[in-house]
Amino acid sequence: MGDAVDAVMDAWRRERPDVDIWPVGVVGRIQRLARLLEAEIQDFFRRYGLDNSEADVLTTLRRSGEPYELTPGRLVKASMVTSGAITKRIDRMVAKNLVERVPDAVDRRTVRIRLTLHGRQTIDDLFALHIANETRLLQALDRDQADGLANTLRTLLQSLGDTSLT
Amino acid sequence: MGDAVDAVMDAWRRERPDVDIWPVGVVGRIQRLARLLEAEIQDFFRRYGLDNSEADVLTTLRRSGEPYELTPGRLVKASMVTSGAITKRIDRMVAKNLVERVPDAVDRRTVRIRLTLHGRQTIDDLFALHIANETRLLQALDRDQADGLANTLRTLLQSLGDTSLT
DNA sequence: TATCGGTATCTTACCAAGAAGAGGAATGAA
DNA sequence: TTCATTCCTCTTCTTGGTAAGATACCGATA
Repeated sequence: MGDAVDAVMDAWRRERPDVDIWPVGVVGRIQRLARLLEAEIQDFFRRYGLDNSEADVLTTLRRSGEPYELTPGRLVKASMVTSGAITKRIDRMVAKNLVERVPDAVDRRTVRIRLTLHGRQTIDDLFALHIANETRLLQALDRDQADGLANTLRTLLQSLGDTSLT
Repeated sequence: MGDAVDAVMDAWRRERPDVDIWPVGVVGRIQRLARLLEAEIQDFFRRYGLDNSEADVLTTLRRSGEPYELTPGRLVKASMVTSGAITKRIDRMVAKNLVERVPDAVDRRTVRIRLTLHGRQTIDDLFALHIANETRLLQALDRDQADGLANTLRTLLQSLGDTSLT
């Protein structure tokens, strides 16, 4: 009848009836869903020789528009990982010819990370399929439910300070 | 006005107007929220000398009820990490005197992971505070919104096969 | 204009944690 | 007894975090 989180909540109500554990129903489900969705999306990209971290960088660069290049600092802000992790991601992706490092003529502290033609083609070929896959993962929701869910989640994100990528 | 995911979606509508990217509004927000919430919860437990992985094991054992012991296999199912990760978690927690390994007289392949008195007291002392912290993280939602959110997320989880922990 | 301290940006080195998969002991069924 | 299965552990690999380092820029001051 219920999901895994219902089982967790039932156990807590038995063991700690003194605590109202309603937040678990939200926080626990968000965390479990994030893991399940990430695993599914990982499976999808792996079929095409990519992993989530690479897809993350490719999509961020692609949606930034021409000329498909951003500094590592911008990638850090978009990715929710640290600068050291981004440096290593870029190293791996350069080795796979997905991106290239281009010196910045104006500010020599920075580098521009640019999609290669191969990287551009890879993400452009995959993007519609990726969205179709996410659509499949959400097929249990009708459009109204999905909209309501997105709105409630936006409220939560904003309250936690997740206002912008810049 | 919007959150970070709105910015992502705007960019995609500009760059790939041929693709209806509505699922991003749900999947992207679940993933960002999971990271933000995990970081907040990590901060909370770190103040008391624990990390998320330890708190995960402590809460799983505690809510299982007397005598507060489970096999590593059960912990694997509850935790969404691999068996090797659980072995290492237990090693660390034994070193911190939070749990102990108790041989199983019936089936000598298995071990019972049991809360020590210190582990039991640690999680019992922290649990109400932990729930209060989660309540704070969700304070942007009123109770109806939270209930609706939990229900929609349950629908999603069940559709993805997350039916039980056993 | 030259210089100096502070700041910004990326990279590097080291460490912690989990994934993947092999290994080994114990169980149970034929 | 034998052999497949179950269960935990161990080893190796990958990834990310942390913190320090290197280089470049900038602004104030003389």
